[in-house]
Amino acid sequence: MALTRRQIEDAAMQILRSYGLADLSMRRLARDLGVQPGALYWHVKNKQELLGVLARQILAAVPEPDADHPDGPEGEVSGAAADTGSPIGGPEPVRQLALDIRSALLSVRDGADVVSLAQAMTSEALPAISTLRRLLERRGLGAQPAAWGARTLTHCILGSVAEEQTHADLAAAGLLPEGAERNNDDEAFLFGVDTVLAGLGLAARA
Amino acid sequence: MALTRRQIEDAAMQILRSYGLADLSMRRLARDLGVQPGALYWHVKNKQELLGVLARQILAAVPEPDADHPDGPEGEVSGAAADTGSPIGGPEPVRQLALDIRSALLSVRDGADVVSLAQAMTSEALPAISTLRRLLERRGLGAQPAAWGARTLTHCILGSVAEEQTHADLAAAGLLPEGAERNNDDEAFLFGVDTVLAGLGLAARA
DNA sequence: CCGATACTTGAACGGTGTTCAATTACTTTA
DNA sequence: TAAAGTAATTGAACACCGTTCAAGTATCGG
Repeated sequence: MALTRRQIEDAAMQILRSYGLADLSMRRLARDLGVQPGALYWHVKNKQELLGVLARQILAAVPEPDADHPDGPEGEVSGAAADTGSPIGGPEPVRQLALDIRSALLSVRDGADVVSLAQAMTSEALPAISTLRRLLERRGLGAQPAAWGARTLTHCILGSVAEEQTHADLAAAGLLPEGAERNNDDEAFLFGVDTVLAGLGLAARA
Repeated sequence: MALTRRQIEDAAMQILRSYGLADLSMRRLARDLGVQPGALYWHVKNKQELLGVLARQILAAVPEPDADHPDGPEGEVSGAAADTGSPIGGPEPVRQLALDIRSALLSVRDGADVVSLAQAMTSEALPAISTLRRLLERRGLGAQPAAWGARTLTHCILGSVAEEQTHADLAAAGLLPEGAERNNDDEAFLFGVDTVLAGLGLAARA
């Protein structure tokens, strides 16, 4: 029965989940599907495109932030600092989104690398990243600071999680010199995110 | 006349500078040196090690920050915010170091990717990165915030420059959909760095 | 001159992404 | 039902990749 694009994507995602990015080759993928490598190229343009789809799928697990401030045109201009906790909603929507993105990335082996790769090649922001930008605007930042802030946040998130996952891979492969420690990844991540948020004027410093 | 480890490193660096990371293969390197690929492995353990050396060489161009506060044990505890400009030295040493690191990375094609790769594999921080950490401590941060702050800053720097260079590569390869724009990379970078610095309590917000 | 050490070759091993003529499988039309 | 047409797959190849290693060639101390 005919091979489906869907099957290819699913099999690819499963290799990723179980064995990581290094094991996700077109040949391995074909073997798992019981098919010759060339067959994949009828359904998929090339490996890059496939990785792009996987990246989107990984980020699709990120929940949409619920519309907080109903959506008045501008809450307040940037400038001023303080405003320690948000007056009504959860702790701080941007912080929550960052945490959700991290969870989504962590739920797939090498998720951060896949998303980084995909983002590098597409030149346009992935959904969850532009959501980050929209949310920053809704919190009162101007268009330019929101865009740059979202990129800064993205770099911190991807960098942090990539580091975490790479070291996890190394540890799993038996390498790593003895005292691996590395238990406070969550704290380190939150520190980074909160630092950027504080810098943007959206407090929440612990 | 016998091949030298030095020659290998130099030739590798030149391929990197002129053609980028994608063209830096052991075979290409051997060809440029007029030698068989296997010969390289007498002087170099493997490609990863070589990339590590290149990363260190790239970052070696970063100037040491001049010892600012003479080095009293602790200037002031973290906590408090303000202190807009530094009282005596340049604009803000950490900011300057970040700029210097960026310059070093930008001076070599795909410099950011090379350093990221190297850092991912070594598990211990590269020189310039730990300098960042030391500098943060000297500016009054405690050990833990300094370490985490340095990592956050590193992620922002590497992410930002990698993005910049990747898009430059794409543009050079003729891809990229038309209106490339992308002139304000410097501003975007500074925005990110200044945001993190502000979040860390070391102001300098423009 | 000899032997040991330093270095290089040539060939192979086992991979990688991608292309493409030829072939099979399935559908739609006559 | 048979022929025509399209959709999908194969098998083989192309041009690479990093790495290893027995065998060969230099080079140098004694």
